[in-house]
Amino acid sequence: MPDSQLSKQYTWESVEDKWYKHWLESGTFHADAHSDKPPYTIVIPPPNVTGVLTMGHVLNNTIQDILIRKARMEGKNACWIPGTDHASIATEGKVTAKLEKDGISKKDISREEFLKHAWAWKDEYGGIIIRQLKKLGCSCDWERERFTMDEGYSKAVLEAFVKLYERGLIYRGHRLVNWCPASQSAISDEEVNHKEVNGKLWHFRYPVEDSDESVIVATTRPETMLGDTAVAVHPDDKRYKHLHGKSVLLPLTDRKIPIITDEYVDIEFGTGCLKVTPAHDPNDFELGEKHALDFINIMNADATLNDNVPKPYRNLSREEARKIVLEDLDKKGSLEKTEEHLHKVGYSERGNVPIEYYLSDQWFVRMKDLADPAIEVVKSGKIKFHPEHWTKTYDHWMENIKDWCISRQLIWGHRIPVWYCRGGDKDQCQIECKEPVVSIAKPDACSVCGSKDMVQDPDVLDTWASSWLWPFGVHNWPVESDDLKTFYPTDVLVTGPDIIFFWVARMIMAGQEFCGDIPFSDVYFTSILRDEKGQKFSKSLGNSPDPFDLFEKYGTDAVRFGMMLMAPQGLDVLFSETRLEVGRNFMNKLWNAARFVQMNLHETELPSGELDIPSLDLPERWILFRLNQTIEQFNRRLNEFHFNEAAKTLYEFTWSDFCDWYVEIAKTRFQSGDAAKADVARKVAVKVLKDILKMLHPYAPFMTEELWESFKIETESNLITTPWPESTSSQDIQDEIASMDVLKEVISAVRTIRSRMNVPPASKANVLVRSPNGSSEVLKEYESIVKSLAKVEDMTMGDSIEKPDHAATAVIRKMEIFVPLEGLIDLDVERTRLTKRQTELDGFIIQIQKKLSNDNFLLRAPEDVVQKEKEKLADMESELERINSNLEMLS
RNA sequence: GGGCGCUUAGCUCAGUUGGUCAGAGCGCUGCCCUUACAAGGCAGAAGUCACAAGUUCGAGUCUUGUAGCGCCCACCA
Repeated sequence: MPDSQLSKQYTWESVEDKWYKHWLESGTFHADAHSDKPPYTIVIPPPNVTGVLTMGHVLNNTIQDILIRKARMEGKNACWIPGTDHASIATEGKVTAKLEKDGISKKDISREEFLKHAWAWKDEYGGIIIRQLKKLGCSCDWERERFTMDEGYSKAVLEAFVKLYERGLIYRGHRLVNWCPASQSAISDEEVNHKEVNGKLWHFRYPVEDSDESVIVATTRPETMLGDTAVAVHPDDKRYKHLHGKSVLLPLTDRKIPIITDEYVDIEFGTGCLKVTPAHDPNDFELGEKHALDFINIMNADATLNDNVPKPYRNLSREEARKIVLEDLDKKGSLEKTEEHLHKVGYSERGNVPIEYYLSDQWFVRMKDLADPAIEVVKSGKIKFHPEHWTKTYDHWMENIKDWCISRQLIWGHRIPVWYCRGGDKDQCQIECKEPVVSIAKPDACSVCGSKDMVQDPDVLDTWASSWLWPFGVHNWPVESDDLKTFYPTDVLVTGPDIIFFWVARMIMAGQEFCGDIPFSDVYFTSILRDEKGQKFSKSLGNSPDPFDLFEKYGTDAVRFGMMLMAPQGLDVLFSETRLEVGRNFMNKLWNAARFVQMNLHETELPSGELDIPSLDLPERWILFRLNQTIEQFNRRLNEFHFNEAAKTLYEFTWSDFCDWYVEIAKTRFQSGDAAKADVARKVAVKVLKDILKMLHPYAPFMTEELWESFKIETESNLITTPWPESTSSQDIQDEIASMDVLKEVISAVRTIRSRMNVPPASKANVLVRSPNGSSEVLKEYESIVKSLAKVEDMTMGDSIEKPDHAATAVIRKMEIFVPLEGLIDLDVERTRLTKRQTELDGFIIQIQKKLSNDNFLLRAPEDVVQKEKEKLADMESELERINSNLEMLS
């Protein structure tokens, strides 16, 4: 029984924290690995430990919370595993920046010291986003919170490395990698963003040796010419046939480099003559390997030029070097011309500086063998993507997968479990001990020379080489445990399509490789959030609103519900704050509907007991039927991951059917003095309201739980663990729905006339209904409802009613509604109204007649479709007839 | 250069397997503080469903093409 009156407006400040605390303390978020209930598991996409909550997180985590709360109410063993990611390169960047602010350079401190600072940073900021997720209402199993550098998790990461190495899927290679000069580390292809840049194409003249001739090459990166080791032309290019086998003299250096031929060269582009810089360009690298060219690395790790270039250029930044190289070439007359040139430049995602292609020793994962089974499970539908079209993107990437560079020249992360011998006889070791030892623990001694001087590889692993194990790493795989058995595989992954390659694809590969099973069966890709101008929300643009400002302004439930309402499946969402008002207004609407119902309850008791539906009156049967329909549709849409449509279904039912119609009807019941009818209306209203609360709870957990408290009976638990509503197999009561529609249409028609004719709301009108052979049965039975909702004084019905002189008319089905208006009637308005409807009907009737006179339609369309058209035509013709006669009377 | 997606009311978008007069929210117009709610109620105006062809008895919905916009992938110096 409600022990306190609800306030006039929903105020969330006190409610949200109260319930979150209560849920937490009562252990409702915790899942037991030994439960009999079927498990339903989600692992959170672990936010960066340095992160703060963004609107993207709000969207993503609300969806997960909806899924997990629904599963919990459905009686499943719902387990949502939270945690954070160490985010190697991002965190290291932040820590480095902070140290620099404090006057400490990363270069000047030891690895151990840096790690100390990094952990301190993690301890200080690592909890922020977790607290924020709690504020959002996320019902995670916080007892299972994990961090990707936890002891057990780290072990899993290293185990995975060792296993892959033993299977021959990991190798060390001296290769050209994407190099971020800002963080001075290798990065993967996926961490490079290509931006279109207005650059220039410079043409240089390289003199041919022992000749007056010269060749002209074109480049967008003049400074790399210092590392050129060849010039390439197409073997069939007639212009250069006579130069095959000759050499050119590289300006600014004293080097002589060969002219080689390769079909890779595009005859059409530029001069058809290509400068080759094998150590600084991926294509040139391949040419270099193919033609056994020299690889001259001309850069330091920070992208300044090194000692492999002539003195004047050493230690210059690449930008300065470009300038000076161009000046010097120009002075020498080697700069032929300069053209404007639009091209793409790769930028480091984290460092936001142009990347270099840099020759270095790195660790790689051979991806092909891992990719094949992962392609298969998506193709076969064992893993389903929502929306489905992302499978194409996935396929394309997987089919063309390249080896994955997983080593990073960073400190914060999982250190690569590889050991090198540094002892013994130096020369012998160079030859004999080249094979490193791969092992989690430090080996006692070198197996070749016996030296105990073993050093660990200084690099750490790419963050994604840890997070790809997340669905089972959280259970300390490979340790066998009940948790791992119960909660792996998980059910659904909710994430953004931007990390489909980084994370989703790799988790699918890891799951199968290490656990022999897919990590999840459904992947829901969230929308990308944009502002009203269509720009992506981003920190650098500063266009992302602070979720907490919004929570405060609209209430967390309203933000959650509003977000879900505006986030269609698979499309970008244009976020606008005014749309959250819809959510807030809805919360308030429901709050007040509940308040109204509560106000009309008996003092001491909530209605209980089953409703005997067949014995109920039409409006009650109707709203319960609509409720059942709504439950059915709501569940179906949620099961299809159509969160916005489910929300809309519930919104419309609650606002339009329940509040606008049923609650208004219930008012007439309460005021009628008929205690039995009032009692039934109370029961029905409470039943409908409670089912609305159940369905809405996953979207708006706080307010629904608060309202539930007012309506739950003793045997019921808190809403969070109350059984989920299921639709009953709905009996066919279409006729009754139609009757209810007639009732509603008559009420609306009278209201329209009143409004159009400016009848003051306070004054009541009389209504006459001409209804041939008892077509107004429903009206008679529910006369009091019509009177009340349409503000009608007297209602006269019969088949021989005469139209009064000054009356406005409406036609509903076979009924003619007359509203006598004495002097109030405006003939022009009346004529316009009727004429408009007349024109509409004319159009429709012609269309239907056309259809019905089409023999093919009659022949081929299903019987019921034809029948429906015929009925439609008859109805419209009869309505038109009545409209026409009423129009005639006006003239 | 490939791939994917979008184009429905002034704005933002729904529209499930083709067949109940094309829907919602915001905005707009009129009336109303009718004791659940003015964050509200009632009523209203507003759309040749981008364009073209095709399949079909029937297309916003399926096929193809065209145009515009957006995203992803790709080594053209």
